[in-house]
Amino acid sequence: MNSGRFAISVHILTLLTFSEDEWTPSEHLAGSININPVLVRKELANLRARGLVISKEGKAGGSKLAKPAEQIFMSDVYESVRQKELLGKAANSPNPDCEVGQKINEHLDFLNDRAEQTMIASLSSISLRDFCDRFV
Amino acid sequence: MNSGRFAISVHILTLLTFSEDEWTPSEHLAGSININPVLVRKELANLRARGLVISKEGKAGGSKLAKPAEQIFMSDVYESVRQKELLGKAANSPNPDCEVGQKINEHLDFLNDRAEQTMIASLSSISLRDFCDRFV
DNA sequence: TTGTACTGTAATTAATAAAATTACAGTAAT
DNA sequence: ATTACTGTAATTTTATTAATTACAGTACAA
Repeated sequence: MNSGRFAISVHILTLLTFSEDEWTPSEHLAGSININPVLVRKELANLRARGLVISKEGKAGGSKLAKPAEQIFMSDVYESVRQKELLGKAANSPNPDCEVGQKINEHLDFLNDRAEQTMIASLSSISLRDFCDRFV
Repeated sequence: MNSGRFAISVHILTLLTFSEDEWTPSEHLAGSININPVLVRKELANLRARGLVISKEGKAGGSKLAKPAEQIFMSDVYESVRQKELLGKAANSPNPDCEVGQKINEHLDFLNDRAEQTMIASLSSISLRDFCDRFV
């Protein structure tokens, strides 16, 4: 599904919360997460597109939160990372000669949407601040 | 995450619902789903372990639902397929010299558990019968 | 105005995971 | 005994993900 990208994004945002007001370079973030800085920069690009972080280029550049941690929710992170169906989709298209095969994907999408909506609702009740408060 | 296994299992169960009382061979299921029969048999093994289907070996063998479709819920299917964290986990272990890195996984587990619980609750309100009724 | 420390992104390669295939032993009906 | 299945292990192929390399662009600061 979205493999480890959600974890990476939350990790990034957590680090940025703890160094509020500073421009944190991606190299530093990558060091704590223990992944390649290019991957961090890709996730930062997503988070930026969602308005969750801002970045500054050039020397002494880096990233910081675009708004207070109270106003960022885990559902925002999920949505910045979302790509594939939550419950997964069949790799092959089902046999169109089969009555069930014809329609199954449409009905699976319904399940997916429903499951995802509930999950997003549950994540939307946890702010980045709430999450970071768990560290103390 | 669980890739396409949820979709495959739901597809299997749907086909078995529509051919209730017959022993359906895995070859037939694989044909409609358009995947390899060995994969179907692996999923059947999971569904069997969860008590959702029963199988019969030998000639004229195959599989059928272990109980009425009214008593099988999408949450059961999810649980039979569940393996990895819903939201995914970092591939590498975070830097233990970093205060955030040390504890992040524990806190991510909390998010995962919470999200997964809500999602399971939502899937538990849809029975296999409900799902199959959508085909008519 | 040049060096340095960053970002941003494309392209490639390496590692990992998933799916398909092959193979074959076991079972039950006929 | 033959046929039509299940069950599962082992291997190969394919797809996905992560890491690496490479380099152009930007901003600060000496």
